[in-house]
Parts: sequence; structure tokens; C-alpha cells
Amino acid sequence: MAGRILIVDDEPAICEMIGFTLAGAGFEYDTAASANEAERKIADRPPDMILLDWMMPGPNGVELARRLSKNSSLREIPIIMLTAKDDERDMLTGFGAGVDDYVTKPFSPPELMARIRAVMRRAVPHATGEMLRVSGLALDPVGHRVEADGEELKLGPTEFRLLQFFMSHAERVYNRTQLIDLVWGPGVYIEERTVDVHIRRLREALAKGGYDRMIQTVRGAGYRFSNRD
Amino acid sequence: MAGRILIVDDEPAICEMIGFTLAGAGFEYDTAASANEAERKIADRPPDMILLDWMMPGPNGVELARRLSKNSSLREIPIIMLTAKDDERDMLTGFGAGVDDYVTKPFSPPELMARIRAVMRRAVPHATGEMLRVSGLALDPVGHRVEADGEELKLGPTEFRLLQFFMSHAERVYNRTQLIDLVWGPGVYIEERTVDVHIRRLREALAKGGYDRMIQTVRGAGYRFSNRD
DNA sequence: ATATTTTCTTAACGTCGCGGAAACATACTC
DNA sequence: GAGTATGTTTCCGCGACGTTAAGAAAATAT
Repeated sequence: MAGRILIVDDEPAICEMIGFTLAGAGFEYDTAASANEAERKIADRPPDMILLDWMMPGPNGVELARRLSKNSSLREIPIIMLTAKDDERDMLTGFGAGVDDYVTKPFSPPELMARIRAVMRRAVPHATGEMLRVSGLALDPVGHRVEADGEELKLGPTEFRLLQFFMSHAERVYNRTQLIDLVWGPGVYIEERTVDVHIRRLREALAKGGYDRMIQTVRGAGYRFSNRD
Repeated sequence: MAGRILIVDDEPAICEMIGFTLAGAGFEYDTAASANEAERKIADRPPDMILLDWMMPGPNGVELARRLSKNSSLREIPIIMLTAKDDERDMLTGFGAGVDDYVTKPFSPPELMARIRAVMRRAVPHATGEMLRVSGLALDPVGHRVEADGEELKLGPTEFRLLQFFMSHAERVYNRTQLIDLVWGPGVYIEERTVDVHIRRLREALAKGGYDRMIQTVRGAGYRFSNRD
């Protein structure tokens, strides 16, 4: 499970081709044919990165970028602009609007992938699909496996996502509402106590290697993943 | 990293120049002056990579690329397009036809070599037409055969491609959308559940040697090919 | 061309695992 | 010891997956 990327381009053919390239590299992707559609999809489920075409009918790419940069929870999503012209002025306005990098059409798949990886490593390291390791625990997002001291642990989908989140956000307390938002996703409304149940199940699974101690309760505040006791 | 490269260009001078560069880097090479000649030579002895000129009298480069991509044993041969114009539309039709990278004329020998090496590194496992082996399973991309412990297995075209994909992308989870993209090809729209059916058939075929266990279901995420349980 | 076979795709149904809520038990704070 | 926060267990419904069958399409043979 390497990150999800949203491709915004009005030409379906371009979306398709880029999507194919991304899929080959193990990324999930979604497409949007306009800035408006993109905005809806982003609000619905924020991607880990956005590939944004400059020239589009209706609101153009920069406008969308600017609007996103105004939203505090979405401004962190890295954006790569796809632009036909390498006009310096356009690039400058883009950077002002929170664009992280540019790729000039025509581009080759390897070139695009290199840019994507570079930006991702910088902005959202957890979406690169690299192994997460904390002491004896190893989580492989791509292969969907978790190992404790070389021995595989079996955990359900939600426990897997929960552990993945914790391992990439260690040493920090999250309350139940935050966990629901960040692990279940925005727009999912479940009871806060349900989090407890999944914490329990995760602990149970980790107990095999004695790593359940890393899921720590901070009374009145939430939970924390830490390798210190 | 030696390999045989087929240069397809109607201008003998260019063939010669590229060939000289390749030979200097330790590659073997062959040349073809037209798409038709190239097709014959490829059928006769598939090269490890193709350098394909865009503009040629008769059937042009993209057409050849598209024809190759229809042949399951030849579709994996990486292709680098040589194009004089960096026209966006041309590039896109190229990607659809299974082109791996582009080099725009005029190009320098070092640049070309860099691209060749990059594409080869990426495509190595499934490009060379070499046998794919994972534990007792052996898949021969050229001869279109699959053997389990020396005994031949009979599987349909789609199952063959699916297995070929899995064997060259082991230990990685792919969801149904990605599999459709990567095994059926971009621009093919079929029901996600159809993947299940082909997974079933593949498992059924592999069950003969007990290798069905290698096609693993990762609930909520997709499927994975793995020799570990 | 036509017939035959093979294979692909879809749809329908059965099964099973997982998520989520509720209920109860326990621990902590003041 | 009251009140609140968290741990633990259980159970039901939903949804994901497996499986089968049948019609459509494509490939092959006649």
C-alpha cells in the first residue's frame, strides 16, 4: 500500500497513461477531469499527492492549488504541476500557490516517477511504501505484512492500518477522535469506544513478541506509540 | 548488463551511429530499416530491447509498438522511442502502445546510454524473456509454458498473463483495479469481480502441484503472490 | 463462410471473517 | 467511595471473497 495519488487532467487519455505508470510503480490512483471534480474527491478522501494539469477548462490548476493551500488540513498535500510550457512566470505563481514541483510535458514515465518519489520522500515519507521499522517490529506497506523479530504477525485490516499509522507517527499522543479521522478517514462516524476495541486487538496481536507495551495509554488524552516505556 | 538491442531506423547513418555507441558500451545489436523488417527479426530472435524511430516510411513506430504489445510473449520487451518532435499527443499514443521511454532527437550518446540502462534495470526480470522461477514453479514467457515440478500445467491466456505478472512482482499486494490495469492493460474496463474468477482459475490450475497457496488473498487489500505463507 | 471449441465476462448465490456496538469488568482520580 | 476512563468479552450484520453457471465473444478448425 504505497500512497494514493490523484491525477487531475481534463484529457482522459493522459489520466489513463499516467495512471498506468503509477500502478506499475505500486501506487494507487484516482482521476478527476476538472478542478471542481478534484476538489470534491479531495474533500471526500484526501490523497497523499496530487498531479495537477495546468491548462484545464473552467478553474485552472493554479486556482485549485491556491484554494487547497488555504485549507489548513489540505495544504500539506504535495502537488506536482503538469505544464506544457516551461514559462518562468507561471512557475513562480505556482510555487506561490503551494506547488512542490513541476514536470514539463512531454515527460517520460521514469522522469515523472523520479519527481514523484522525490517530492513524496520530502513531504509524506509514510506514503513512499518503504518499510517501517521500530525496534524489532517491521511493517511492509507494500506486501501487507508485519513481522516481530522475523516472525510474521497476523492482524486484521483495521489493526494493520492502525499500526501503520502509529509506526509512522510515533512518540505522539492522539485522542480517539483524531485516530478515527486519521486511520478510518474523514467522514467516517463511529463510536469513540470502538477505537478501544481495535487498540485491544492490536495489542493482542503484538503481544506475541512482547511489543504490546509500545501501544501506550495516556489517560485522559489518548494513545501513543513509543519504544520507550 | 549485456544484452541484444534492435535498432529500428530507416536512416542507415543513424543506425550506424547508435550501433557504434552501443557496441562501445558492450551491447550486441542488430538493425532494421523498417517496421516490417523489424517484426521479422523480432519474431526470429527477440532482442532484449528495441530502439524505435518514430518517423519511418510505411508502418510507423507506434504501430509496431502496438502490434508487439498485443503479443503476450513480446509485450514485455522494453521499447525506447526515438522522436524528432516532442509533440505531446505523439508521446501519449506511444505510452498507450507500451513504450517505456522517449529520447528526443537530437540526443547525445551518453544521454541515450543513460536511458537504456535505466529502462533495462527496471525491466530486467520480465524483459529478457528469461524463465521465471519461484520454488517449483517455472514459467517460460517465450515458449508460453508453465511447469510445476517438471509437469506442465495448462492455463488460458489470461491466467498465463496473470501468473507471469505475479511471478515478476512477487511479495507485493495489488488490488483489483491495479491488476486490471497491469494485466489486462490500460483502457480496459471490466468488472472488478472478474478478477476473482481468473484468480480462481489460476488457483485451480496451480493446485495440481499444491502451488495455489502462493496466490494469497489479503482481505480488503487485494491479492499477493508469495512463496511464504 | 460456417461450425466448433475455447475462453472471457458477468451475474447470482453461498460463506465466512471482520468491524462495530453494547454490556460488563476493572482501574484510576479526587 | 463516587464518578469517570479504560479494558475485555460477546454477538450480530455487513461486506468481501469464493464458487458456480450461463451467455457472449473470440479463436480455431472444417
